[in-house]
Amino acid sequence: MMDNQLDLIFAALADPTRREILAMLLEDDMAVTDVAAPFAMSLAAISKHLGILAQAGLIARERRGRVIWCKLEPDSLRAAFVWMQGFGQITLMDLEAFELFLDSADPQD
Amino acid sequence: MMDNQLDLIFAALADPTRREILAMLLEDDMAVTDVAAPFAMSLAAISKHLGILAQAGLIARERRGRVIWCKLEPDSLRAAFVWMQGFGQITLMDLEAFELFLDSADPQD
DNA sequence: TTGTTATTCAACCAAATGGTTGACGATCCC
DNA sequence: GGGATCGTCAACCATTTGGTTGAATAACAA
Repeated sequence: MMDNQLDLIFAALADPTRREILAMLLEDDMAVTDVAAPFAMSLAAISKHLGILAQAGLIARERRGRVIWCKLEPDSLRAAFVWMQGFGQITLMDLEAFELFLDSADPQD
Repeated sequence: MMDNQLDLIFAALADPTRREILAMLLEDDMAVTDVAAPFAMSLAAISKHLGILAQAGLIARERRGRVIWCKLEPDSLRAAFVWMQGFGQITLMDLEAFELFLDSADPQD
């Protein structure tokens, strides 16, 4: 996949589980076990997802004692964000799009 | 992959060939054959890429005679764009990010 | 009609992805 | 030390992805 940063970022964002993890981390930093809790899949699977997010630079992980804390690293989203801005026709804060977003990306709560 | 629109859009954007196609179409509408020309891969492969972009709603294809014209459909990027805006820390037009973008996504010209 | 150009379809292939389970390494607590 | 907890690693599996080639379809041109 040529593995430039943009590839990694978009690929990471293409999975709904990973987007939901990002949304959770947006609220607060979390331990891996707590990230995994709401998902119907193994801890190992979540650990892999976190690895993919980390490699894309979207999150950082830091061990503190037994617990590994995950936190959002939103700077890395900028590259992708700016790439999209190239498509000039996009008007920011388009309300229609925002509704589409709420509709389709709606997290569990 | 659960196939909601956001999945399709981000997955479509995760491939450098497809991003380059989008960048080309940003300049002007193009026939499939002309889209394929600069790439070192078969026409069939490009046709598949165009199919993926179309399914994500990022482009539209319209047959006119023998030729199928591809054109950008930038509205569909909005959903993804807005999703990213959720990560509030992102400041628009961050120059550092823009340079990163130029660096890593640099199209042919 | 016959041929040429434009594009897709179908079958195939290797590699990547997203999941599983079970073993392992670290850390804390007693 | 011994045991529980936190997280990753390794091996495996099914499915998807990104490419190939060759045949099929569609539209024009002679």
